[in-house]
Amino acid sequence: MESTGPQGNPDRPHTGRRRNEATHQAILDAALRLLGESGGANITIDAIARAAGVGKQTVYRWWPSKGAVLLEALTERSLREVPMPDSGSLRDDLLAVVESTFLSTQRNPTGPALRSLVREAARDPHLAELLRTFTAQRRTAVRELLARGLKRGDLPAGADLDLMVDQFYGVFWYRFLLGHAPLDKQSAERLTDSILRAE
Amino acid sequence: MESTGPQGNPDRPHTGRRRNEATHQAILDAALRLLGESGGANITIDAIARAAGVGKQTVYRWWPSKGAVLLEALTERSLREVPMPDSGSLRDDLLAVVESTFLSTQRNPTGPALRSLVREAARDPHLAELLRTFTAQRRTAVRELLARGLKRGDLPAGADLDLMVDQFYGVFWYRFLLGHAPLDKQSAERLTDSILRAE
Amino acid sequence: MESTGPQGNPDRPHTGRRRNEATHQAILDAALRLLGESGGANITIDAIARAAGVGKQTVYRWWPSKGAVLLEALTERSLREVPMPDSGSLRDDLLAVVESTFLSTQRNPTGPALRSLVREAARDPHLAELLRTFTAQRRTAVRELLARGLKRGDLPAGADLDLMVDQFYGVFWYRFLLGHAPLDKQSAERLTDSILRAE
Amino acid sequence: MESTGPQGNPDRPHTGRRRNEATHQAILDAALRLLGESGGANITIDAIARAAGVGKQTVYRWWPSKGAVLLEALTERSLREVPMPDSGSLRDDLLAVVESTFLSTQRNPTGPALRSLVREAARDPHLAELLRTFTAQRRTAVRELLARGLKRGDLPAGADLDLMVDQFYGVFWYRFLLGHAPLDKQSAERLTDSILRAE
DNA sequence: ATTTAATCGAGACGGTACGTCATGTCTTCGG
DNA sequence: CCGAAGACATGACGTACCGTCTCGATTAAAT
Repeated sequence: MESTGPQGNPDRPHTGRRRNEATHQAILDAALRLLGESGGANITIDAIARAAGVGKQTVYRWWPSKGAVLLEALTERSLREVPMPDSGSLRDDLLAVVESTFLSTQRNPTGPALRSLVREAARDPHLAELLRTFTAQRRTAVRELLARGLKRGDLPAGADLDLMVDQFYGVFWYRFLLGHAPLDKQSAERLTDSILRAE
Repeated sequence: MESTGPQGNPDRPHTGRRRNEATHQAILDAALRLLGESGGANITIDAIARAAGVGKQTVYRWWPSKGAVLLEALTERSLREVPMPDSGSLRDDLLAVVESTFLSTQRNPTGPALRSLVREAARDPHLAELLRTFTAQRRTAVRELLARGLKRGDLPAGADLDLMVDQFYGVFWYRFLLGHAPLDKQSAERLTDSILRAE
Repeated sequence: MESTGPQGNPDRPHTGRRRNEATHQAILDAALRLLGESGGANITIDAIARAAGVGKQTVYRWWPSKGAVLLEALTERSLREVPMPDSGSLRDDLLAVVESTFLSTQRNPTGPALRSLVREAARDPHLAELLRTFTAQRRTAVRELLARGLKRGDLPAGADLDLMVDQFYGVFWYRFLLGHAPLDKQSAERLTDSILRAE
Repeated sequence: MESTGPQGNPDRPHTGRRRNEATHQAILDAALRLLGESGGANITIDAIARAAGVGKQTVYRWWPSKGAVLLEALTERSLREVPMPDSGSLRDDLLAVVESTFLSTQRNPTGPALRSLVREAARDPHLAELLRTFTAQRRTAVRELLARGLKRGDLPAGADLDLMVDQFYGVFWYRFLLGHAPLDKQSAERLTDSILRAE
């Protein structure tokens, strides 16, 4: 999720000019802005570099692929917004996650940017892998939320937590990417109750 | 879903050489083969044409976009395999659909080809639209299956059929594309029961 | 000296769209214009293509290197102007060649273009080879001019024709590229007489 | 021709570390080695710095351009070898210069290095100017050699000394750079006699 | 049988983006 | 201050595909 540029030889402290953090941020800012603005259009490295007032090489130096830039841009800024609550009530916790996940896509630039990100991942194996890691983290977090509920007895003993997690994220992504059904408060509530009722 | 080439002037019966069906099939064959073989690599129109021993223009003459070729190739061959049964038992019907959908991805070249198709759809708006239509048809079919169950009283009156459909296809695509969980008989059964229990 | 694009299989007459001659000429025109205008600045393939209203690939399709374009542009247009006369008088013939060679560099865009060409040849081995061939042809032509004089008895029997040729072209290029001495009518006459007197 | 780095404030004796002569030499050595070894390939500042075990900035601190390094490298080592004799015999003197000039190109790394130098000069205006100055010095030296002969009456009164000089260096560079004729003892003698005979 | 027109394989064309390379300037740190 | 290491903005490079277009040859219905 983080830019992973050149690693100096650990034996030698470091030599040469250090990474310019302002440049780093300018690139992420530009990437996020373009992700949000691009109405489906492709985002080119050239465009990011130009928008950031940066040379292309500087982008390539620090990120292995265009997708890695986009993903870091998104996670740094927009995807922090999903909390992982622990209120004591399973339904409240799950609903909070589902609802904030659903509603985060309504905001700019998160929604369009996320869509662009998935589009990029489709042709960038590197980004695909990063995205896989990112979603796995989310699944794990929700699974733990459910596990707490199971421990408290809010779920039947044999509940298939993985399936519950996938029902949440499956419906989310399916609807988000196809856009055939809304991702609003009401549908969040319905989905939450459906998942809890199923087990 | 079908190739929709030039339409002659309806006032005039027809003149000129007719479409070569062998060529048509050769293109679809080549497209499907490449879809299945491409381990993530991009599929170019050039490559399809060359593999089919055909000029690029011949492809463009009959399909509006690369994606249309790929989608027709897939639907002609591989995606026929999902039945829409009507046995009288809601669970049996739904399970049959879920199971055949899950298992169809285990076969070659359906699985890899479907993955490639989605990848292509991510950057081809035309194909994305076709894929949206295709998935809508599937959703409608499954919804009708559920509606029959509702009518028979196998589901509670207020059941949210659309959500049930999306839980099925959401989980399916989510797992299919990320590959973090199996799509086998057992998971089909669990998903089916979970969906039916939820309402 | 000529663009040597793809050669079709000689067994097969030809297939596919033919080379667009207008495009061909547009590229040569643009190249010559840029050669003449560039006051020492580098000429890029991009610039030639843009000036010709042509895609870069079209340039690369027909010429193996940037230099080949430039050389063909020059030879097609400017370097034709040096005649190889045969008047019966050795001095008249040689003087005509020396003078027209000297004066051709005073014209636009020949002079600047020729200088740019040599500059490009210094870093483009391909062009260097082409230039070597071009100069060899010129040397051969002048050598034959001198050989005719030798046959007529206008030169002593043991005259070193190759040295005479090199004295001409050596002085020409040396002065042309360094620019420390003029290349005018008077210096042409002096050089001619000096060469003839030497043998 | 000499490295002309920062000039300390003359009011103050000197402060800080002095220029490291070993580094200076290492850069010149590396430059000369690369000049000789590069079979036509470009020489980059990076390459010189790396070969000398030196930072790029150290090179830029002491020389205004890549060409200046190369020229200093060559003049420090290889180009000293051409003497400007004064034996009293015009032919002997001129022959000595011509011969030593010709033969110096047979040695390593002088020949290849000189060729590389000219190649670099073609795209480095700075080096081109330095080279112009260098060649002008050579021309002046030879011209003075000839002027002595003229004074002694070894040449006719109206002899065009500049032309004679250019015939020497013109033939030399022309043959050296094109490589179509040898630069050996015999051709040195022929050229010398031809030049002297011409006036 | 001739005309007419659409098909076919082949491939040239104007574009856009790619990822790499070299340039010359700048910054950082240890000596 | 000096020297190494290396980040930085710039801009050209040659390649890959895109979707359109043009070619000559082929094929088949309409005349």
